[in-house]
Amino acid sequence: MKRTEIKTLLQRTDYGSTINVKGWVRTKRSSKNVAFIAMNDGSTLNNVQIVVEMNEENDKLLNRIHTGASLSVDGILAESMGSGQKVEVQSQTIEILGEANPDEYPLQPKKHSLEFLREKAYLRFRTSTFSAVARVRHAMIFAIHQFFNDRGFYNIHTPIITGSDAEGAGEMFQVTTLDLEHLPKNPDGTIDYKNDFFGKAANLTVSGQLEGELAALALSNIYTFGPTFRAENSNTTRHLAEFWMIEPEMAFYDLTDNMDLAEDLLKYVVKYGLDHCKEDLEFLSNRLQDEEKNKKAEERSMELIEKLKFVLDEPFARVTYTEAIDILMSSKPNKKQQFQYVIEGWGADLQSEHERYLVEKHFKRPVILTDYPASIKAFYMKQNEDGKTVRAMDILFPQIGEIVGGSQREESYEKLYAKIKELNIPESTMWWYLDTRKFGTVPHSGFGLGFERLILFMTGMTNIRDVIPFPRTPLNLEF
RNA sequence: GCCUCCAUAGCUCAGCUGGUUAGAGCAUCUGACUGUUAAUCAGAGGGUCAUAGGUUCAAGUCCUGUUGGGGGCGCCA
Repeated sequence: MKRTEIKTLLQRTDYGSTINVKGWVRTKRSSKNVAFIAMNDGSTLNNVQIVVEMNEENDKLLNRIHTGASLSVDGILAESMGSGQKVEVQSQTIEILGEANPDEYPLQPKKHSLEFLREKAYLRFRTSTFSAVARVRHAMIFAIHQFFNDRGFYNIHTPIITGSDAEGAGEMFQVTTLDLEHLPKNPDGTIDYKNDFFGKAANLTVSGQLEGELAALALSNIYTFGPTFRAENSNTTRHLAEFWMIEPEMAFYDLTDNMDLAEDLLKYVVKYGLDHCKEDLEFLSNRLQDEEKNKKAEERSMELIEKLKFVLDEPFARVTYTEAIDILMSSKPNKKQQFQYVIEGWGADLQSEHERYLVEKHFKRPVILTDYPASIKAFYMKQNEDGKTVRAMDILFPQIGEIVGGSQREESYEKLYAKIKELNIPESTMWWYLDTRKFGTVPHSGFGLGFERLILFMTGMTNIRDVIPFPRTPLNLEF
């Protein structure tokens, strides 16, 4: 018999039909005459209830069925007598596909801590929380592609291995086939890469932006959506060594066009999630409220779905760095020296406590900060006429901080060249990037959206290691 | 990388200022229960209190190292 997915099964009303359903046991409850098995196959958050009439044969079978076992059940679709569900399956034949020894299987029909599940990451898909996150994550991936496709953007696969060692976005993971025990050396003691796979030093990409720009300067509107690698020793709830990033790059866009696109994108995907992942989001909302029930009322986060709708309804606040500094300088925590880093004046780099103040206390909505001092931003950003700021924009979200970082790019060859010289970036690795400003340069803009940070916001999870199936962080590469 | 906190049964945790055979709930096993909803009720098994030292008449409890983990900060997406 052909298997019916639980998601489909639960919507059917053709009671009396013979069906087959397969999945993994979440709980088993038995009494004298009847037993109930809650089974899940991941097609939906909800379980299907399998009703088993007790007799000698089923009694033996049920003794082998525990949480985690996989079953194939043939039975009759029935309207449920119980109150917890509309439909259930009256089992006729139960085949145990795989047992799960309860002495060894780590998951139980109860709440586990996220820390415990993180150490059992190979099994955590089997929990409601992680399967819900996985489904939401998928929906968001799909929504992102749909958003760009609908607007005529082309998806570009930028390289994962790069020969450029000056992308400037962070420490890189080196890629080599050289024997690390016996590295070939040049006469001056440096490593001789001539016999390495590419004949030169190679790294994993920290950003697809520079290559994305090359594509945008021909196709107009492109986006990348790929893995990104940063070898930073970052130990926080919002950093990963391997993460996924969306990087659109648009020819003929100025900074305002760029901000408009980023705000539209974020609102579109949040709306898509609300429309397509209602059950999972409701579950995640309850999970979050349950987790925070012991916190003081003022420390609890806004209810998840309310928070997501709030982002849709409100235009993001848009302020320049200079305005933000003024707000912070005259803020209570700055005057009373409650900030760990008190803002002394223009030019200060904003710490996360300042960003949180702006988003959570002052504006109480997402904030786009623009026109940062050139000294604290990347070399490729377009220089403003004031000579001291660049056309950068960061989007700050409550709780997670920076979710988008972008800018209008410097399209003037002379200005870009001078900047590269000023920062001692080797011209030999950047010549092709500079060339785009020599041949038909145009104003253009782009940004990077941290996908996992978006999923944090969307799911109400608080640690980025719980929104990617297999997190890579310093000293953590178990699964 | 810096700062902080934590480690007691398979899981979640209690164990007050060091003081007799280390507790609970869930899970497991046994039994009860005519349909349950992480079912309920009764009983059983299960711990060299992360690890190595030290202080003390006495250490789960105090001190030090090690390992594992949480949180905050920095770097940023």
